[in-house]
Amino acid sequence: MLKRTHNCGQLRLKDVGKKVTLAGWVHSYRDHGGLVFIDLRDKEGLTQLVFNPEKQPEAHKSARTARCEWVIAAKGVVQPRSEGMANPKLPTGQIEVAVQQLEVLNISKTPPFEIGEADKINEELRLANRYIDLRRHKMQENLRIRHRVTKVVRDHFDRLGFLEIETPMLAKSTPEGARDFLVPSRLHKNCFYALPQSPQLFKQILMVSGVDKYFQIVRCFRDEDPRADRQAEFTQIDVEMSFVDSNDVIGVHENLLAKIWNKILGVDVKAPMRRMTYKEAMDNYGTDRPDLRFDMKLKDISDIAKMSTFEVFTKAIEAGGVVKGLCVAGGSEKYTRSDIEKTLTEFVKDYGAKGLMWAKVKKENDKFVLVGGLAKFFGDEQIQQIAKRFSSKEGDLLLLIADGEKNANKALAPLRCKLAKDLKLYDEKAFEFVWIVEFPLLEWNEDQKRYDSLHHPFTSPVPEDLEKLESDPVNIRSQAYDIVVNGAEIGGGSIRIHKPKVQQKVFELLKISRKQAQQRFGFFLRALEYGAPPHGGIALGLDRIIMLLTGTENIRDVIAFPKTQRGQCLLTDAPSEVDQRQLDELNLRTQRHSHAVEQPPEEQKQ
RNA sequence: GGGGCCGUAGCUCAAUUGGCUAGAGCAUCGGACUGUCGAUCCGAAGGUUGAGGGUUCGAGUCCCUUCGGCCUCGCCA
Repeated sequence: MLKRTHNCGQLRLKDVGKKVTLAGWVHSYRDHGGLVFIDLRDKEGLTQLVFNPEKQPEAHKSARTARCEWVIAAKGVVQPRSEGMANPKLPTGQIEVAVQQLEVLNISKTPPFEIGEADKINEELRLANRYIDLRRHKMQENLRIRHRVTKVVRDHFDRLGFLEIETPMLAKSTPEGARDFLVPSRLHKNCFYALPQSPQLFKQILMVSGVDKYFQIVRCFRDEDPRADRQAEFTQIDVEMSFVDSNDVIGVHENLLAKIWNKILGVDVKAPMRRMTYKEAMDNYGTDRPDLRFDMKLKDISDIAKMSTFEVFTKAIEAGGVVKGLCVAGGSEKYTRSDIEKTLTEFVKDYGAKGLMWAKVKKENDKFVLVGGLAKFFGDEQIQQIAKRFSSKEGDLLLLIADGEKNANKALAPLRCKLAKDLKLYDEKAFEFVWIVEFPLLEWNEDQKRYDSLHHPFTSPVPEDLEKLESDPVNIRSQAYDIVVNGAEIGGGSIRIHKPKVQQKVFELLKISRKQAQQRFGFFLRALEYGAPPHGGIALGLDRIIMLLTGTENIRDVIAFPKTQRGQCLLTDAPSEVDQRQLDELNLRTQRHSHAVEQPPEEQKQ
């Protein structure tokens, strides 16, 4: 076998005259009857091979039979391309290899789709033929970026004295949070492991164990429906540190993120990064993951709207709700009445809004007037106030929702992002990082008549708020922090509770009884009793970070072997049924089998 | 569990109100061609229109069922 001396992205004019061997896949071929050209591809690039029938009849003859995706090795001499024949699109475009010897290492069936144009190819086909899809330059680039990021991560933490420690994949099921993937135990009949949703308790126990600084690039599993940016199986950069406060954790990670953005994209991200309280984010953007590439803040105009004659507004406010909305700069020309009442209203209805009120802003004799649906319900004074609240200008469009504050935010936040996207209000290449801090510790769950953790049950309250554990739980602030980029949450963490008594109190508020707490987290609570140091950490979503760096909105593009929206791997056909023998060993019986057993035999059929 | 979009040749797409033998480009196969790089030129082959049922003289097109993909609400401590 010919052994390669160079790769296909390497050769330049300075290599002219060298005798080289290249190996790779036939990317394309151009057969002139006389001369034959082959663009040879490997992971580093493309190099043109040229076959001359007079000089090397043997190699030329063989080259004419080669087809796309055949695997070949070619030995020859690097020569400059003659005047005007250079290809400026290729880094290797100024040279070519005049082939003397060609070895076909393997032939290929005609590929199910063409490598060059796979951008347009049906994703189902790409997933079923992933090995072909991954040959595409873009996908190779994504894999490479992912590798480089994990390398930066490991170097960063190594330099700071962190240890990368593996935690179990076969773990204990905890009914909180997302649905678990279960793994039946063979040795313990009727018992199950769960695949980890995150190594949360293990990493905290590592702190109790004196590890001090831990990190892990770790697979996590949550059995919930996937989305464009979410897969049941995903990767976290998981970190925990002892003897730290929020600022320590934030500092280590904003430096890491700045380093990643710098090394991968050459983009300088300022550290320290901007911070914003949860309340500020909710008030101004309606979400705890605001996209700060554009402004268009939400405004609450309940105080003005309650003076209006519009019952939808006044009643909503009487019921404890708000009238909140946004002002679309120049929106009155961009959106027609039908756009607003159909497209935009439909849009917010998807998010549970009952309706969308609107008015176009005009100016007459130096005074603002409203045009459209809402105009008649407001007095002149109120209109001036509204315009002032939104800093409106002539030609703007006001969009308002009247509802409970939570519901209004739920619809307005995505509406704000949609409008900005439609109107191209931001630079697609910009990155706006922000830490969201001072989350509430708890959230009242009306259905269950109890509090829910906003982050997770091990999050520490801020020390000053500890006394509110009894008196005013809903106003306890937590020491949690999320890192948000362009409206995407790429990580979150907290300082943890390290005192068993505090932990017990929080469990009570969550209506987790002592007995339940013992059953689920007993091992962990016991660990806290043996000198747990103050500690905290974070988990960054690796997949989402790579999505931002590669500019894709599709998480499957940054995972080598992803699953579909129904959790299938189209390449391997997982999940699949298993042999009865395997089930027997696990002491399992599927419902279908049990139904089959219960069904009376034969006589039913006919 | 709900809503939306989609499925026609190997691939990307077309096919007027339901109306001729379902077309085109690329790929494939055969031929021509010594400087191409989306090579070019000539020719050929290639279809259970995702599957099943229905309406109709006639269905890629309309209706029902079903399978699959994507987006999304719920869900994701």
